Amino acid sequence: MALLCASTSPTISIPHPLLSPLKPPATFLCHSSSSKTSAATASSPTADQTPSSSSSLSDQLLPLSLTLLTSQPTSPSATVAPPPRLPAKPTWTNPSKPRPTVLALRRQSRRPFSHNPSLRPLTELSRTLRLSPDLPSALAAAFPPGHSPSRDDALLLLNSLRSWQKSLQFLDFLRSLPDFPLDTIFYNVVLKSLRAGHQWHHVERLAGEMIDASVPLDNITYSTIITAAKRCRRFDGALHWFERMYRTGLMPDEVTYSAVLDVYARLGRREEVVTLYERACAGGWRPDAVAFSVLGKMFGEAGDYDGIRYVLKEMKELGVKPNAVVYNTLIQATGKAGKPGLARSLFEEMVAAGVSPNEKTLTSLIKIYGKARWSRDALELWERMKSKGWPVDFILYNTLLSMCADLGLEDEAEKLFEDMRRPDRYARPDSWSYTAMINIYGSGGKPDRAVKMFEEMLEKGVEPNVMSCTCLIRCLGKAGRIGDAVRVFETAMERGIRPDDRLCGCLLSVAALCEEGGETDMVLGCLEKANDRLVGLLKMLRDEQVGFGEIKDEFRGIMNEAAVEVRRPFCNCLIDVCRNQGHPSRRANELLRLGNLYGLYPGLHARTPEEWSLNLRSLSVGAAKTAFEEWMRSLWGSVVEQEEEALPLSFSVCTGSGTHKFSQGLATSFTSHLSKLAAPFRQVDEKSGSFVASKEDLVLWLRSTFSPAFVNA
DNA sequence: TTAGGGTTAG
Repeated sequence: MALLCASTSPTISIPHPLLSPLKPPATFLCHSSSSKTSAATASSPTADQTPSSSSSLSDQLLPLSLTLLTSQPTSPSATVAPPPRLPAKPTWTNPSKPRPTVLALRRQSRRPFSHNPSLRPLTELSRTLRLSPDLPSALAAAFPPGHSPSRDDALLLLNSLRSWQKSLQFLDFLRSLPDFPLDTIFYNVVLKSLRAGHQWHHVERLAGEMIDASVPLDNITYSTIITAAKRCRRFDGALHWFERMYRTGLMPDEVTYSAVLDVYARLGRREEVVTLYERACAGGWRPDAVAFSVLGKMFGEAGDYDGIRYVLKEMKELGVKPNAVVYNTLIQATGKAGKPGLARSLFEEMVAAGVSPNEKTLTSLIKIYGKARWSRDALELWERMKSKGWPVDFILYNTLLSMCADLGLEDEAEKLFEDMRRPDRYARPDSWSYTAMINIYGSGGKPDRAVKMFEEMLEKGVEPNVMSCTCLIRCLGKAGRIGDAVRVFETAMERGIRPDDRLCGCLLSVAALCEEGGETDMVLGCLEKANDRLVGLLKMLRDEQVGFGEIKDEFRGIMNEAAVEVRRPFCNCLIDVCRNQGHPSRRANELLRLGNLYGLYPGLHARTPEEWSLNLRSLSVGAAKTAFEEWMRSLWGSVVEQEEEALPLSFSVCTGSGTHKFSQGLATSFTSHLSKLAAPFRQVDEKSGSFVASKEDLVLWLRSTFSPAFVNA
């Protein structure tokens, strides 16, 4: 995304109607140029239509956002969660002038579909053409010289081809006919077909041909091009064509406009979206459900709760009734913004308004309830779905199963899974369903059941994926069945499953659990096939002679290659392996230092005047012990250096209670570690996973535990 | 489906 953003912010120099108007209504910013604008033509913009300075679209829109759209100037370059300029309604400063607009208020009209009396033979021909392996020959046979198809017949046939290659061939055929009226509509149909085939290169080429042949591009052309670019993730291309539209003097209508709002939203350019939205509203546009869906999704992705409330308020004020898509988008958005309560009340509002929830609504809600650990709400919703006969599909079933896996709801998961296995169900268990079941048994310490699930999956011909193998390997590793875990890995390799970073992290964690010697070597043998660099780093860590600088370089290289979400688990597991496999004792500390250096453990330490605390919630057991030891060592340093006065009266450690029913519980391991050390931390009664010690007790303990020289060790 | 925009899973 970062790359995309960089490549889509080129300096754009366009005569944007907001700034250098091509049309009379947009004269408010360029008072002196109003007499020249009428001379502007669509195809040859003159020099004085170009903005005086080269700047990006966002820069060009900034003056507008400052003067018209908000009372609070915001930085145009803000890229991190800019607050939406919410209730600031556009104020029109000069009501005597017509409101400038950024979009045509009337949607482009379409020609009514003409009914063809000879539809039947045409239907047969369209089928023949659709199935023909050689379309040019089939067309030559169907339309010999002198028997060209009528315009409407050609359009109908073109529409029915369902293949972008054939659409292009059909277009070539029409071009070869003498005097065939090849107008914008034909190109639009082919563009749509290319879009379905994700053929961005051909889309741009064909649009270029339209320009060369002087076939006018209309709103439908532009919106098809822009959505094709989106589908191919060429957001730069989408913006390029949108800007070209203005350059040639064509005003977007609401369809093109909301397509572009979505482009800006997907680029995370929320400032532009809000500006463009408010700008169009000021010009008299009444946004519809699609526009609100785009805005709602964008605010949800940004976790912006105020933004979501703004969308709801705008819809209410403008009297736009949300449809199912808008509700779905907003429910999902509120979930992403961490507001499960609002998601639930939106859902109730939806049902009360008579809008039927569909599979997507229910999938989003179940996911939200699961994440919020609202098992009661989730199960009640499931009962309600069944009693109301709301639509269910396999994605919803799998989401329910995953929720059960996350919340440890084994019985409920088994019922759901049995339901899916019923022969009359179209929602048959797939690899996701089996993975969820393996996960449930794995977390519940039932490796035999998990293995049975895996075997059943293979028997039923359901191809395992990397996630199902990872879950089973983790489960077997935890149960100490290393040989079985290795066999599952080998099965995965034989079936052509490509190991990903999560599987590597899983193997690392299994390696940490192994007994030194043969078992570890077996697991590392697997890991070497998946990520030999990690195994290389482990060898370096084991070697006394390797210096910290070398470790640091290799660590950084590996983390840069790894997906962001696995970097901390990698570091945790590496520390565990070092502690459990007899590596030089300083290695765990070096790794923790590197993890801190590269920001893998944000918020590990916190200080208030009254209390210093250590937050171990995202650490593995080994990493937590290492972090605790380092902390104690640094506190001992303060004592030795006679800086005791600077210490607070209280110290706390937080491991988290592990809300997961089956979680191994860092709290448990850490409690026994503390008692082994005879450290004076005591569990706080009302808060499990929270430990405190007084300064007095801690200093006493430090003095009895460490020698004065230890701090320099 | 019938020339154009927005919504579901580790």
